[in-house]
Amino acid sequence: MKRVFVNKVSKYVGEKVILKGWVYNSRRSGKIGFLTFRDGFGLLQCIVVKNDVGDEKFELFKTLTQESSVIITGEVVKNERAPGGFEILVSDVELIHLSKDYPITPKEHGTDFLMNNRHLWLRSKRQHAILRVRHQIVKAIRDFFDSNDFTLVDSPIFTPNAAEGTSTLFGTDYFGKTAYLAQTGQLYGEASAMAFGRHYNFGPCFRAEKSKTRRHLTEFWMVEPEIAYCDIEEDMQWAEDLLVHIVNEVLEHRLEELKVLDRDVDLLKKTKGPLPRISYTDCIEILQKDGFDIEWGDDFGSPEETHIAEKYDRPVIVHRFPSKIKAFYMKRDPEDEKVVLGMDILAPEGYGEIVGGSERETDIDVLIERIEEEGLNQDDYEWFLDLRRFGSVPHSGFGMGLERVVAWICGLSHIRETTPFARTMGRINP
RNA sequence: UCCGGUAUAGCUCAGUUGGUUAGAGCAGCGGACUGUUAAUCCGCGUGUCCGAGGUUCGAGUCCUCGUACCGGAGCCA
Repeated sequence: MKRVFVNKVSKYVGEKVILKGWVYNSRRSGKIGFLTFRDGFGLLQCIVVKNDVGDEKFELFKTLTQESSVIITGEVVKNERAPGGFEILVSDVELIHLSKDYPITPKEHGTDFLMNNRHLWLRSKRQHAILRVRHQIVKAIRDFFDSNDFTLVDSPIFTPNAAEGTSTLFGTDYFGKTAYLAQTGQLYGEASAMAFGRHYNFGPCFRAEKSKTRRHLTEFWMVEPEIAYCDIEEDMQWAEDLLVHIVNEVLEHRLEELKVLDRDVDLLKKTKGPLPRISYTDCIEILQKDGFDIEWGDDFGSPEETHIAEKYDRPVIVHRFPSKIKAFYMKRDPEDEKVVLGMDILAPEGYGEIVGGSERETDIDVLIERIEEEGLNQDDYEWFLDLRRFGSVPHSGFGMGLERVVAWICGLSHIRETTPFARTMGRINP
């Protein structure tokens, strides 16, 4: 007899198989029982008939509780009445472990309670679907860069200095010195791009911002490509191609999961290139015309960002921001010194900024000046300045926040469900 | 950090103008039922009313402080 996984049972119709997993739910109607079985690959209805399994096994079945672990033996049959179209006619049930008082019942729960039980919540259908979409997105990202000859070069997590100011960094004791957890791999990415031409890094980032919103985590994953001999226009194109590829891959492989999440797939299907591009200056005009109290030079707040994004049915690229509101390493536009060659991509439906990128400043004097302006210590950036001393070339890159992309694609109301164990301002457990 | 809200059974919540004995559904346990989809039906139990102080003859209810959580803002991916 063969041990099979739930997602493959359709290949074994008429055969007797073994399934190893857990009880998702069980119901009884006299001498026939319905056990919804889960093995991590999917859910499957198992039929336990008293006359088939015998009195002893039927009594055992009656004692099974939610999330007890079981090994089921039975015949795979096709049946329209079963969710998914297939079910198991059980001939034997073996109890591995009896679960007592599983806290998450098949009824409503509050988010705080569920987050306290996150280690168990992961087993539920909805969380399972979200994390499978996340997995698909990660795979799509890696495949995209791999097929375009990018080399994965990891950036360090312990860093001695800040990339963009120190207020948002977590400090740790590093043998008597202060080390910070990386908030971005950006600066190291530039070194890698000069070594490998096309590079990306993909790992966790840490921000100590006291942000308590549905869009913020203190620990999140960011993918950051950096490309040598690349200007801002090409940079936008790379970001667009990556986004479109991610959406296509999820639509191709995870429709079932999107259905579980009740996601409006038609909205996602609109994410096709070319994505609209609009300058910061044009955004300000639109915002002023629509009654927002905003002046050229101000950064967008959340309402402004949402207003711009709502003008489009797909992600929109906003470019050329005032240099004052952007990071020191962004290159100034030679055609207009007041703005930098930076870009953000705003997701539709109010999901906010999912990508931020730029062409990088190559002029070492401008960089030194900007480092001073930001109040940063030049000594910490000498290695970074070396990249402008030895074979400096025009280069660009961007960062894409994985969790925000997952939230948008899944249509979630809060980012905390996009990651297995969310770290937010108020939570570090479980 | 600022603004607003909430805190009552294992879970989700109700609880009137302050009134004497604290309520429901679900989960759990027992029973009925051979096609259930969060099954249904019958029976059974459960409380530091978030904490401390105050007002009052009397506080789950009103006041003060604290704590936790939720929503929003700022900041950002």
